[in-house]
Amino acid sequence: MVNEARTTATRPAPRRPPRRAGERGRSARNHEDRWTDIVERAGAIFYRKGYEATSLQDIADSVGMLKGSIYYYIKTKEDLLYELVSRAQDMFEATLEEDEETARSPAPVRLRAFIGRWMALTSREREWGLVAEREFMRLSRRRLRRVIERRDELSGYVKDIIRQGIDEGAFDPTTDESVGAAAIFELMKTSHLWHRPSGPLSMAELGDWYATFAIRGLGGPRWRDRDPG
Amino acid sequence: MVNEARTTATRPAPRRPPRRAGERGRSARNHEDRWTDIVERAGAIFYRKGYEATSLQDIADSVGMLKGSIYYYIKTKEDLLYELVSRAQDMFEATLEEDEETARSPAPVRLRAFIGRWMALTSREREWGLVAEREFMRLSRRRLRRVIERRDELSGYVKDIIRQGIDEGAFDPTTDESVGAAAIFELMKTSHLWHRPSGPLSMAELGDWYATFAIRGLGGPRWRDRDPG
Amino acid sequence: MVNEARTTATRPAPRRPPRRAGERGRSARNHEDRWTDIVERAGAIFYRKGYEATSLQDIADSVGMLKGSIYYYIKTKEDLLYELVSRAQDMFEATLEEDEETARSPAPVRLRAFIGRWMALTSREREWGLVAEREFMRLSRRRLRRVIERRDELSGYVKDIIRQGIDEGAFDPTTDESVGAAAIFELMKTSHLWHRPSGPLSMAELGDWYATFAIRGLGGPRWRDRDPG
Amino acid sequence: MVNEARTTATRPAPRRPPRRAGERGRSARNHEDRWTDIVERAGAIFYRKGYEATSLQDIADSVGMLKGSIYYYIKTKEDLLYELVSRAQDMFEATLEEDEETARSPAPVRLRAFIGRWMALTSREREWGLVAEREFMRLSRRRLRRVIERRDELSGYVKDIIRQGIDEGAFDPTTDESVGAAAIFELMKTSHLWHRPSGPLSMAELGDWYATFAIRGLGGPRWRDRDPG
DNA sequence: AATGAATGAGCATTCATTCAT
DNA sequence: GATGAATGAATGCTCATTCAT
Repeated sequence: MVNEARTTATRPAPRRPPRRAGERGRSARNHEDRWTDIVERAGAIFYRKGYEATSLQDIADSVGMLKGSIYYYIKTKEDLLYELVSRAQDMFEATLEEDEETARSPAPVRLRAFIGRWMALTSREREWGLVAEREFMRLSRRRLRRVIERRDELSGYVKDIIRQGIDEGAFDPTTDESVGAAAIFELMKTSHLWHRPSGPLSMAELGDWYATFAIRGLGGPRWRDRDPG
Repeated sequence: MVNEARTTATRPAPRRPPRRAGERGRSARNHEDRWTDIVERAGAIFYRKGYEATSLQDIADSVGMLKGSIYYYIKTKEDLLYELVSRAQDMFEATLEEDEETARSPAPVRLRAFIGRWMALTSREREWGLVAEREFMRLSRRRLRRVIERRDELSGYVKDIIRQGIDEGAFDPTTDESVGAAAIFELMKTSHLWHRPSGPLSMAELGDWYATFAIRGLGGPRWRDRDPG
Repeated sequence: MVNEARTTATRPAPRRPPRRAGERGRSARNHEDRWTDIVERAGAIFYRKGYEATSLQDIADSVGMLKGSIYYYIKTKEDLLYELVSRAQDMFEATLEEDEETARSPAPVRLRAFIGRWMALTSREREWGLVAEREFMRLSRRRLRRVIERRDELSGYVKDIIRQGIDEGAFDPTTDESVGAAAIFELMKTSHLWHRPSGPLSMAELGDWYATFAIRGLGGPRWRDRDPG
Repeated sequence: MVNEARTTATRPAPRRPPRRAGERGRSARNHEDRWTDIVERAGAIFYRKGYEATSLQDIADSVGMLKGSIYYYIKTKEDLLYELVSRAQDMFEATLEEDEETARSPAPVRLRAFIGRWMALTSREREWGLVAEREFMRLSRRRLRRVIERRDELSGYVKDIIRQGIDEGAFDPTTDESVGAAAIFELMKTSHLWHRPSGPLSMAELGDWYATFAIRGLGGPRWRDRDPG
């Protein structure tokens, strides 16, 4: 497992209430729920219109709140984006967790399993991922740095698998793992932009196809036999 | 070549001065040049800051003009995006042109050649492509439709190659050409976001790697031999 | 003493809980203390940032309370300013009280003594005075009237001394008492804005200098060649 | 003379027009006039309501412009305050200029002349001075520094006169020039707050009284005769 | 062709105030 | 007494767009 408790971005706790432990009953939940509601609705609108083109009015309308009221939960609009990106990253990181058997398997198996887990994320979750991907550069320096670190962790996981595959003789040893990992993420990240559930392939099938494509593409299982030109 | 008449978007002809006959020549060139300058600079800024986050002031500053003056060349800000997207598509379409020998080659060869031609586009041109990709939804319905048509043409070209490959027995016959084409475009489109000329691979080498990856991934040339992963 | 009944502004009694008889004592003290704390902290911030630029959030933060909770003590933000101004005026009025011997002394002596008492007010108290001076115009008509009345009383005291001095032949008889009084207050009011305890003069010394300056300036003790008291 | 060409704050020239010399006919004048109009009206409102309490809407209404239009002339609201303060300082500095005869005169004469010149500033100009005095702390660090430098120059001029007076034996040698200068400025700065043209003294007469008060107060002309209390 | 000035709608953000608990 | 959540009006500021010159 890669990341355990870095959970969602430090939710901008409503200004200073020194809440004593045990006291967090009903209203704490309410607060949390409201906050989550706001973030999710913001995410949906960011996905549709883009971060810059989305106004706090849009979000407030969607939540059923007044524009100004949202500032009880945030300090700036950017907070919404950051929270969203963080939540997306939390979920992506959850896909890094593999059961013991898989962890002991050869690289192609692990890769296929990983792609499967990723593609199993709900469409909503993958929307957030796309927002994160498209807009994360709008974040402030400090936050940007943190976000990039976590992205690196993610791609690090795939790089590790590729390296393992090379060591096992399953993948083309001339492969640059960074490039390979980038390629695999590109495949997965945008698919739901054009994927239609009514189309010929389900998400799971698509994931399977990606896995096959990537595993073959990396030269496995038998890149050695012949020249692939 | 694929598309000639549809070239660059109907540039909104400068509005006020009803040009008298014979007056062309020099100043027409100037106009055209200025317009191209504006579009290219807009493109560079859109790439950096995003379409919505870019103000006409930014662009005017970059061109060395006053904000209001730009309206001699456009009717709305969207015109700039449309022009940019159109020019990007013109260039992408240029990559569809293959010499006669290649045209007669087997699918893997044609695919590799195509990827090579695409990756040979300058970094600046690929920047525009990314802007187009990220922002084209901001266009008006009518224009959006036209842009999407052209995108489909592009992916149609790759689908054709994949179909040919399947027919020739070079690619896995279970491949869905749409998915395959989408995968290939995804690979190519974002690479310059992380590619560093100072890194281990040149763009050409990266293109070559992509070609190998995609050709292998599609099951060719030897998908038949054995079971993949 | 000059004013007793008019003391601190009619503090807007806490609104909701209709206090039951007998319940006073402890909690009444607490209330009063809290209220004083709030006013003093508000004063400190008003001094630093100005009345308009200070938010109730600032004050609440400083008191360690939630913004909304302050409304248990006030009805509007203006209440804070009024209370502060009133307290400042209470303290200034306290400087009008002279012991019997001084009261029987010639004008220059009384004036020097008064300036001495004023300058002996703590720096914090003089801060409030400055806030009062700078911001009292923000008060509502009714309150403004009351505040101005009390100011007039203060300057009335100094005018009386000047008049006495003229009658005694100690001050220049062409002096307009209003102008003279205004001049003396101007001197005293702003001094702590630039006065540094680490500087060459203590507040007491500065007060002494002011007294000499004013007494001489008013033509005494020797505008006619005589010794000043 | 003290300061020759540091004139009004660098007027935020409307964005980038690279105006060629000689070209500044009609519209340059218009621009300048408009800008001056805005600044003066802003000043009048700042005087009445205070800087923080004044909204750009207030100013725009007074000028007869839309709120947003004012931003053609400024970048932030603070620009208005800075310009105003700078113009006030320009005018104050103009009072430092004395004719040759006065320059050669003894300190009391020079001081009286200076106070006279200062008090001769129009009421409007002295309003600005008060705004400057009350609000200059709201300026940004950089600007604040510049403003304070210029204030120091001003008080430096009076300090010099006091020092001269001490050397000439006209003023009490125990006087701290800083304190003396501060006292004199305090006197002059606030007088128009309570001065009524309909009252017993004209501004010129008031100035004369101040001069007498200050000169006597500083121990001149004959502080030496005897001990001043 | 380009400028300079203005417009007006919209935006993120702040803040005094309210009120049910 | 105090909290936590919300309100709604206002604020400073931005920006695409217009237009007379």
